[in-house]
Amino acid sequence: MARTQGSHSDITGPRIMDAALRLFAQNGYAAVSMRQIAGAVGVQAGALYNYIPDKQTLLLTLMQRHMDDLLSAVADHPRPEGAMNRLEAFTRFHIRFHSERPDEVFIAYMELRNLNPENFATIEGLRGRYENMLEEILRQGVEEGVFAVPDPKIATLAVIAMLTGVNTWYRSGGRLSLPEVEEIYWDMVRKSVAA
Amino acid sequence: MARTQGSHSDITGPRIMDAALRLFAQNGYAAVSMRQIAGAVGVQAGALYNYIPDKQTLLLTLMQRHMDDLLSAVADHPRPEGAMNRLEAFTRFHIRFHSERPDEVFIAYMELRNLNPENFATIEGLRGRYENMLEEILRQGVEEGVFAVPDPKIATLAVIAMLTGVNTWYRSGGRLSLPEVEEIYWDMVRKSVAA
DNA sequence: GTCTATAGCGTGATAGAC
DNA sequence: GTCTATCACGCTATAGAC
Repeated sequence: MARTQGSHSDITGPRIMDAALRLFAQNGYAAVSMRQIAGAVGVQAGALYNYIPDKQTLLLTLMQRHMDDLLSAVADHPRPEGAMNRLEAFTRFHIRFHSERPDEVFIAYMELRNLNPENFATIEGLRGRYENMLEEILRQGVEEGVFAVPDPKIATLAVIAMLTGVNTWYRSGGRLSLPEVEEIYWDMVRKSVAA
Repeated sequence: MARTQGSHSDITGPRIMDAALRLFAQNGYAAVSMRQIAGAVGVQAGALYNYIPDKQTLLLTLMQRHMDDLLSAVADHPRPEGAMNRLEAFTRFHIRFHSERPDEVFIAYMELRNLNPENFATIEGLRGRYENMLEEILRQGVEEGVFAVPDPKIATLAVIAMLTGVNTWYRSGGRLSLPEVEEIYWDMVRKSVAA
């Protein structure tokens, strides 16, 4: 341990991202110093700048990676027939995906204020694309006559807020298993938009 | 303008609280300096300490005041007969109360990390009392047979997450009026827990 | 009650040795 | 690629004049 010189370590880059992710989620972007991140990785603060241009870009990269992962995963997810089946697939996907990445989700919601305007617009654009997928499902269900929502845009935000709320209390190994959580929330989502 | 000496201003205390509230909500507790707060009030940073012992207590006071207001308001609210009517009253109350205080709500949710452990426990205790009111309504509805929720505790958190989500998009003067918003959300809440 | 000044420390980022 | 050292500045909080 306690290396003092030389490039004895590869994969420092990913370790920086991991440490920043964890520390930002725990203490908040503004409250975490570059020295803290460096300490968690086991290097001096100056060494971080071999991998990232600055702190702001580090935050943006973490958020962007999360949103890209989300959009890739939802695109890869099977897309069943019928709005009801699609809504169920979306609900279960959302809960599972988000419960597996509590730190990323926390940062993506809580640290938007700390993005500069350009970076904020980037992330909000990605989030909008995800929300539009649910909105499309709801509109399809209204057309099919299986859903009754007076305002699909608002219903989208309501459902996503409810589902993302799982992350505020769910802990792996707690009272409820993830399949049980999925079941409870799917029951509520289904009924909330039902015709 | 530009006073330089003397106690030419009363009500500096409340103005400090207002400025801190607005700045914390906009930029985050950790990102806001005492100098910024003082500047918004129109005094020097040192003068703040005539009114508050330190920055941490300032944050706690803002949160505590919000939670006390919330609990007082919900206690004063009419309590109709029957779980269905009580749930409707709670839903409309929650939306209205929270939409009127976007900054307080934002801080109360986002800045929990920046409370020290003792202060965190205080605020979480107050929040728990509020959540318990909704949980009681849901349990009553299950007994009455008007609601079907497999887990009242989780359903409570799901409903509150959905309702508090209004604050992320609702703006006074926007596309939807507050009564319209209430109507849309009450429709979804009612159905989500329906038997 | 507010001011100025400052103590004591931490910040993000950079330069140059190795 | 990491180190040490440092720049230039900002931070919270306090002391003492007025």
